[in-house]
Amino acid sequence: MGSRKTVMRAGTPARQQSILEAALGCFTGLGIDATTVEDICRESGASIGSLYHHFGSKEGVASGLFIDGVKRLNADLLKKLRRCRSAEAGVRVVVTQYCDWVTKHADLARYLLNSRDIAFSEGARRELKEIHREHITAVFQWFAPYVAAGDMKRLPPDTYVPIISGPIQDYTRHWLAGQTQASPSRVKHVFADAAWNAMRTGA
Amino acid sequence: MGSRKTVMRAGTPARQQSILEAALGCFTGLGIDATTVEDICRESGASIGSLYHHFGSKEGVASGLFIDGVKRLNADLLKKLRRCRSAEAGVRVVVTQYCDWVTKHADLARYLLNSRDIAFSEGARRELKEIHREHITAVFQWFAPYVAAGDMKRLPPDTYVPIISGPIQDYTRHWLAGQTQASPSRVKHVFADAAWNAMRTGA
DNA sequence: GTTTTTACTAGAATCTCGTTCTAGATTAAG
DNA sequence: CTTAATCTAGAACGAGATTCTAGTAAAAAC
Repeated sequence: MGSRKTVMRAGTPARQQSILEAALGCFTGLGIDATTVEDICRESGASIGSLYHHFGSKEGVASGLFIDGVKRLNADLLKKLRRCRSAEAGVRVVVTQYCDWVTKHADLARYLLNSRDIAFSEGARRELKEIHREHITAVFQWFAPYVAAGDMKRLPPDTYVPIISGPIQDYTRHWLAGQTQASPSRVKHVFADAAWNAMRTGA
Repeated sequence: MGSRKTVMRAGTPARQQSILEAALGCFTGLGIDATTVEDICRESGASIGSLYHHFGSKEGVASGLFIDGVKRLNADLLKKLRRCRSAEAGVRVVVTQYCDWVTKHADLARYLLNSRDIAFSEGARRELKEIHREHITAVFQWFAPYVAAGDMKRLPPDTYVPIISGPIQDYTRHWLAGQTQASPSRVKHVFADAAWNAMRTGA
């Protein structure tokens, strides 16, 4: 695999961004399968050729949007987490921040929770796998000192994220799908309590 | 909305079942979008006309498979749950049974976890919503006596299922996607402990 | 500043499916 | 046996994803 130096032009990131934004709008309004690439072109102002030049396929647009969203979600979460100064605060902020993020970026969150990564290309899947691993690791490393100090349970590294944020994820997914009731912000403290009870040491 | 009496022929359920099984096989191997209805017909032995007669569309096959799977998952879970005789046993069995089910029906589980209902028709979505509501209610009713007796925390009804099974769901989803590591059966007790710690009353 | 290279834009043409349609086979009911 | 329905078949159609050829313009080379 020779190293090719592809130089990006000035206006390119803006164009790519406009395509991703248009895609999210169309996916949200029409559903993923029902939106045509022509829809995305019309909304973004890009031509068919341009879209295929930048993303290779409709699936390329979809996975680009997905990867972009996951990165932002993870980055925002880690930023908040790193400000915390106790195990309990960390656990609680993971839950509440997730809840706030989903509420604020509802359309993107719905897309992330509902679109299936199974349909993505091998390359996109690998990239997602890598992103997920990094995130899991970073979260675990933040908690590690508190685990060592005995403030939190010592568990397999891969189980921290699921235990802490699995419940709020499941709840918000149903909420975004319209299958539920109370806004997440009404119940986020219930989930924060539950997460801390699952993690804390002592009686 | 007249009541039409549609009489089903003898061989029909078998044919429908064969189509659903073929569809799951194709979806698993090729991905949902990449499988053509012709693929499904070839694998199942049905003709195009037959498939469209029974399911109306490719999406009809996909949602039929989804609804079928959710029903089986929920039914199997409730069956196990109703055998339990204590709050702790109930909470733990929800986690471990889910884990076992996913391991046993890996392909179907992967399909259920990755193909979210967003692409389904309005009717299918309504049916799924109803199924979800019934399941949530049934689970909550089983736990209600123990909540009343003070064995478990009193929480908003909609939060029991997410808190108990959210973490194991998240973990198994990543495992089925090949993003993880240890088989669920290795860690299911960790998740069962966590769920019970989140639910139990007292110190 | 001219040339050269290459990212990028454009949209018509192609080709792959999902779906529809018409015709006929098979089975239950009266 | 007749009738009326379910069910099977697969050719024909059309929508839309992708490819292809032809350019345009911005950066690098000199």
